[in-house]
Amino acid sequence: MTTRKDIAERNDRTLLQAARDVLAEDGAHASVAAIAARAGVGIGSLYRRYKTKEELFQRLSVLSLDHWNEAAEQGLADPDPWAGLAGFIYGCVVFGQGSLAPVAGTIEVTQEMSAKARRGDELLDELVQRAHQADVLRKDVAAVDISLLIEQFGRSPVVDQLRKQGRGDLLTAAAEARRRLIAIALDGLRPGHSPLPGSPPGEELFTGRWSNK
Amino acid sequence: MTTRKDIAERNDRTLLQAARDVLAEDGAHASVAAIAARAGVGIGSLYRRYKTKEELFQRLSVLSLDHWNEAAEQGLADPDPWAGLAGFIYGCVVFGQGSLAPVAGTIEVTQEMSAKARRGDELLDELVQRAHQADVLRKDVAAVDISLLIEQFGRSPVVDQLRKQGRGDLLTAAAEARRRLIAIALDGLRPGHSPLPGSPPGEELFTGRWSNK
DNA sequence: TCAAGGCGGAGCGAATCGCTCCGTACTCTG
DNA sequence: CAGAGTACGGAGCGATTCGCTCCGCCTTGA
Repeated sequence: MTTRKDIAERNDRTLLQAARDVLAEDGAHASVAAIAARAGVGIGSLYRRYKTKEELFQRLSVLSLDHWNEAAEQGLADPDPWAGLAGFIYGCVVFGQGSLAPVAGTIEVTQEMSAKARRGDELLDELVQRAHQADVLRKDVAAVDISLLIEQFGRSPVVDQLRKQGRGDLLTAAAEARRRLIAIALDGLRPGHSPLPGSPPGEELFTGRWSNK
Repeated sequence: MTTRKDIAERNDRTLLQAARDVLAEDGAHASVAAIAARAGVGIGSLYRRYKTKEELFQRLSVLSLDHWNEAAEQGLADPDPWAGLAGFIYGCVVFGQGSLAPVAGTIEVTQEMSAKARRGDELLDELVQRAHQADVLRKDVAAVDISLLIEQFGRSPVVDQLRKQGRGDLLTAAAEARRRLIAIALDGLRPGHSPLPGSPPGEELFTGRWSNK
């Protein structure tokens, strides 16, 4: 009922959303001023809610972990093992789960965060194990592969860059292509494929100029 | 024969290699000092070879485009359309083609660069068209999808972050998992898959909290 | 032994960072 | 309607880091 409270809550949401977006575009270099500007609020308002930049990022991190766990539980609730796993992966990816990678290591990990991360690992293990037992997931794909896939697809350098440059015309096309890519990767997780026929070629290809160790 | 020249050339190579690595880890925030330190040379030596930071990045960009085109030509030379395309993709990915995305838009694009990029697009089109005609590539995958895939896999936030933190123990495991992921994605490009059975779920999943437009 | 020049890094001005503080304007109550 | 209370935006602080220059050192070749 109190209009004040509502506005405050909405501002808090747009703030976190802006933080995630700017983080995706600018990486670890993301500045507080840029986040506030993106959210359309003054710097002072940001600092009234979060004492420091680190506190904002920690809150964002907790939110991300919460989303992971909720998505995993929602996936486990699905009677279809594959639909559950795919839904979890897709949900994490479109959430932008990989956006926080650049700040990993720059913020202090609270015990709340590590506890939630541990629970997230357990849930993912369960999802993977269930999919394996139902034979709807390649046997040579482990939980760590799913984690990496989510992290890898959790942000798109091209899309982020286009958004940063304000190229709205190319953006929708790129976002659509990205969605296709995710679908392809998800499809590649299913069993029944021949064991990687002819691909990939060895790493020694084209690496004469760079050392890729 | 002249030892001086040899050392200079080798230093130039390590410099570009270091620039690419630091760029992958630090993004657009990568500093000249960090690049020089990574290469094991002084800042003065870097600035003797490249007048400005932009010139270094432009050189790196040209090198990246050259690699793309060489890999594409090498792929076209392969009589097997699929092996040629897969080899091209894999070569570009392990090269770290996506590392330059953060600086795209921050450096001036020379006509040399745009010409090479244009030629690269043509070569990729040819590779894709050949694969389509031989029916070794999903019909619903276009050239732009391949581009995006290379950009998406061209750098791994997790691997880069681990390298930055010096976690050598986890690094090899993550790099190996990444390689598996690439193989899965390549496999997903092949035809004969059922048209994305049951996956992915709609984007409206889990997006109640964030607007993902 | 000595001239020459590639080398590393201290240090410059400028820009940007995270963060504080205060004048302004809006909201709610009596 | 008046006035107290409060949330807001943004100028500006010191500190840090940036790209880049300049100079003394030290290896190199004759």
